[in-house]
Amino acid sequence: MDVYESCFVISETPPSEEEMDVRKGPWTEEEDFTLKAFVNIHGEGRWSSVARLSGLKRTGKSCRLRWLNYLRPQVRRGNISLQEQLLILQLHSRWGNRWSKIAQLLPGRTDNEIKNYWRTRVQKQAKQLKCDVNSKQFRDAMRYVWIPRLIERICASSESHPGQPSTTTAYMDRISNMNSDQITYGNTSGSVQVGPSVVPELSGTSSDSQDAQVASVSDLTECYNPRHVSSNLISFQIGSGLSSENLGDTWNIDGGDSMESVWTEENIWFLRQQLYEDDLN
DNA sequence: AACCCGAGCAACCGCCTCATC
DNA sequence: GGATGAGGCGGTTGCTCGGGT
Repeated sequence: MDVYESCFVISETPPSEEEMDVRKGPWTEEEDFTLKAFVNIHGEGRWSSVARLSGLKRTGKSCRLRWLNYLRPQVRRGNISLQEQLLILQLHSRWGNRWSKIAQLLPGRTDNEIKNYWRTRVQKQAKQLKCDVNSKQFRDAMRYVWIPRLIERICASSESHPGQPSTTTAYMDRISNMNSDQITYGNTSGSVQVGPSVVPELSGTSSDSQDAQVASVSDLTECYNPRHVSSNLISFQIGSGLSSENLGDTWNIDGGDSMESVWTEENIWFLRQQLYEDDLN
């Protein structure tokens, strides 16, 4: 018995995972309650011990996963906001499928959730564009169409709250600064920076600005609107072989509920630190 | 009403790394 | 230095649910 286990009063040696019939599949409310209560009392520790000592017929891994992805109080549930989508796209273009690393910069989001988002939403876009998600064509489409479009919508969203001091605006300022020294899009040889400076003109009365506040993330209903096409996009379309017709039909951007409060100075600073450290490595 | 299909998501699996013995 | 176990991570699977026919 190790130190962690010795903290508990145990009348007899608990069965190992092999000895008990291990449960699999969806967790019941009762199991959730048991695990939550156990972790709340004893804290996160040795998951294999948690599994044994809590009486749950689950593996340590299963307990850990359930706690981290679902029961943890910090877990945010619900739609992925525009800001989060933008960050996921940016960080994925930088780090690839490093889901846990990306998740560290999205407060309350789990690597599993981000991975699912990528697989269901982003890969769907690639499929609709009939290109591989790892292809240059798709990466370019992401950099020159999707990300600028997201930025546009985030800006539109913050402009629709003129009276409110928006942390989104602050975030976009920071991203703008970051673009100059940290985040670039494109090949290493000829990178293209994408930030508010290349965001297409906003149509103040556009329904977009309304949508951006409340749109649900679950559907990809809002089609790309050609009247917002930026010069970058035009040159991209000419160069990439993707027709505007093609893009106009398929390039959609989710809405999402607001998470502006997440973009605290602290988080933005942390993000910059992470990106800076990553550059050094 | 029944069936089919795809999207979304929770959970599992297998591999890797790291710590401990 | 090798063996072993635990934790972490990314890939994959399979279930549920809603929409379409």
